[in-house]
Amino acid sequence: MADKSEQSAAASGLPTVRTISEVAGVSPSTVSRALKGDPRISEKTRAAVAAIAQQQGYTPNAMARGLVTRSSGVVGIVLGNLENPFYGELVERLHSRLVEIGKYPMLLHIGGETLDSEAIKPIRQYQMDGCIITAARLSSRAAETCANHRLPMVMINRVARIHSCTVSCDNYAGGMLAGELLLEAEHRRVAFIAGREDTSTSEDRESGLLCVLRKAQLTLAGRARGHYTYDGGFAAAQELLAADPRPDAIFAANDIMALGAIDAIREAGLGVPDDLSVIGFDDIRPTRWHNYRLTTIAQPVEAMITRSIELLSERMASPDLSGESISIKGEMKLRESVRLPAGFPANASPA
Amino acid sequence: MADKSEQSAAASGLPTVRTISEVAGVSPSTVSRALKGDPRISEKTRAAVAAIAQQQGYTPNAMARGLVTRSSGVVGIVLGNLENPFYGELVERLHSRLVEIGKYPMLLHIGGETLDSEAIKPIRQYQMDGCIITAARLSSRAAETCANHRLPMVMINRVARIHSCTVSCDNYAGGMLAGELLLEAEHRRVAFIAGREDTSTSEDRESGLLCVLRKAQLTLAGRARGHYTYDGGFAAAQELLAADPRPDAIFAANDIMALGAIDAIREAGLGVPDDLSVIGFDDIRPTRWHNYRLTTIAQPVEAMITRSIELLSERMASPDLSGESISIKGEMKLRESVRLPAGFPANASPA
DNA sequence: CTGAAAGCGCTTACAG
DNA sequence: CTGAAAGCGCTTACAG
Repeated sequence: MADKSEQSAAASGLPTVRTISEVAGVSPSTVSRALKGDPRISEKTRAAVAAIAQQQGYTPNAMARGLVTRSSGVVGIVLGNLENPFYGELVERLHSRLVEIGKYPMLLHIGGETLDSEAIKPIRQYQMDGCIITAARLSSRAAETCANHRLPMVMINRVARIHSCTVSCDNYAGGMLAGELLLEAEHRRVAFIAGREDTSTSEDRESGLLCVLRKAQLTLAGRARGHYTYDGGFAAAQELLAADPRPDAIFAANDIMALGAIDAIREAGLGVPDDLSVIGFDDIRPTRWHNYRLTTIAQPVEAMITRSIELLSERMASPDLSGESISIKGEMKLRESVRLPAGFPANASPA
Repeated sequence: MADKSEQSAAASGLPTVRTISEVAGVSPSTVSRALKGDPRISEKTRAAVAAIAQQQGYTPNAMARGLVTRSSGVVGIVLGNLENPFYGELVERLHSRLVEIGKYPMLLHIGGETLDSEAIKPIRQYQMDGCIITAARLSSRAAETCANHRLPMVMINRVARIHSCTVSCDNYAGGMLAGELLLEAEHRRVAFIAGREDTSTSEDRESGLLCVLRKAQLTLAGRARGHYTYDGGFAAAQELLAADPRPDAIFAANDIMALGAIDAIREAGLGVPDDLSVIGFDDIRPTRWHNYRLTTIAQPVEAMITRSIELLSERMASPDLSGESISIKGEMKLRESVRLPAGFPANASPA
């Protein structure tokens, strides 16, 4: 059911710049220029070419174009473990913003592991224009390779090893926010559930908390590791609850661990926030589920994505720009998992 | 810090087939053939070429190769709404299986909407080798375009409009499984929470349930729409609970709605499974959270992915193979959200 | 067993 | 304002 207007098509059966040029009676160069709006082409031929291209259903071959322009139009993305809904939300928005700037995302890797040289091979194979990395690190060899190629690269929520840009939530300030809320709620025995030990995000959130506690002459009432998973958070809370005296509040380095902690607390016959307050970090969807109503520090996802795209775009235009680190403040979301002091300031953000 | 072995590189600075050929003292054709293990090349030169390529850090340019072979090595994927963890799990495995067969996934779209011609443009631009679609449909024009191009395409959990392959969970049988369990548990007033109205998955699951009820001379004790979301499930359950007499069991067309339903039931001061049993579909992670322990029909994700990759691979090799539909039975996961009859068969799968 | 030539579908100096 | 030519980095008949 081939359209008869497609008769002079290439071997592939699809119209090419040559097909168009023949129909239009101009050279391929002119077609190419007309299609990209080169000002040197007369409005008349531009319109004619455009019309024919449209009518033939012409779509430029990105590989052929990329081969000569050295810009493939593809941007690599590596995602954290999708068990954490945070990354799902992130990639969804990342995708649309990338498409808006005419780039297409190719999935390089999913899961939090460190990327070796093998994993980043497609970057060179496909001559990617750039790369966005969330929640993963590059092996030093891989990082070096990217640096040598001056690959524009932005890491979200991870500190860059070299040369690249970083956009993150201000984790330290977020940790302070959490600590301050807990103290205002008159908690004195605050415990912390850490994420993966090797991540700066967890460390920074903890440091922020510690700073606030220190100012109040307090120390951590407990600390356990939750590996950034629900099960980890559950187990960590159980461990924390075994202490005597037990903590009266728990700050988890991310929401999903906080959810696990809440379930562990309840399974132990205790109430949230009556017996213990719990606060998380991220503001993922399940945080709003009626059973949890978790108070948390929301990561400014929208802003983080916007900045990431900006940094990336700038560097795709000028690869020699130097690395930049941007940190954006998170926002407290007051829900019901933290016992609130009477007359607490009403800057509470509705769920 | 350029490696001195890279001195004879192309304009891009990267070694090309020509670089290698010069160093090896053979023709580019020979390099090309040696690298892909063409049997006509002597073992000696093959080894020599391989060594040099390795030492130069050579990676073939996929665009150049794709241009001539007409196989880009990229496979498009479109994902459902990532708010539902089911798709996160799916894409994670899909990605690794694709990489295993030497294909790289490019993200075409995320979210359940119908795809128009614009959305699938990258398929042609990048001359994709195939496409995997989950939880979305193509507009008829888009479907026609794909069909005309003989694009190998497999839809997961959606019925194909034309020409393509489909892999799905046996939703009808799954619905029956759910119904049978509920009846064995001596429920007589079973209500259903539908997903999006326009999806065959929800319809089929409902039909399976209805079939079982009918055999037992029963009809649906209630029906509401939950749009496949937590909030939708929550609201739907509230609606269902308002009926008098109220249902004694709820089957939700997916897990995330079932979770919402459980929370609504509890918020109404009722117990699960003491006052109402709840059963879901999918077996997503939060289903195992201690607060829920949701009994559900697990989609056979592993098998579905395996079959999808097979169907796709076959069609990438022989584009003229006809469309095929594969349906795989799901498996009951007995947890604690359904009241069990005394002495219930012990084929219970541990969580 | 290997090489020279042509070509995939574009773009881009270079001419005019 | 437009065209002819060269070339991006590969592969693949076609020769030998």
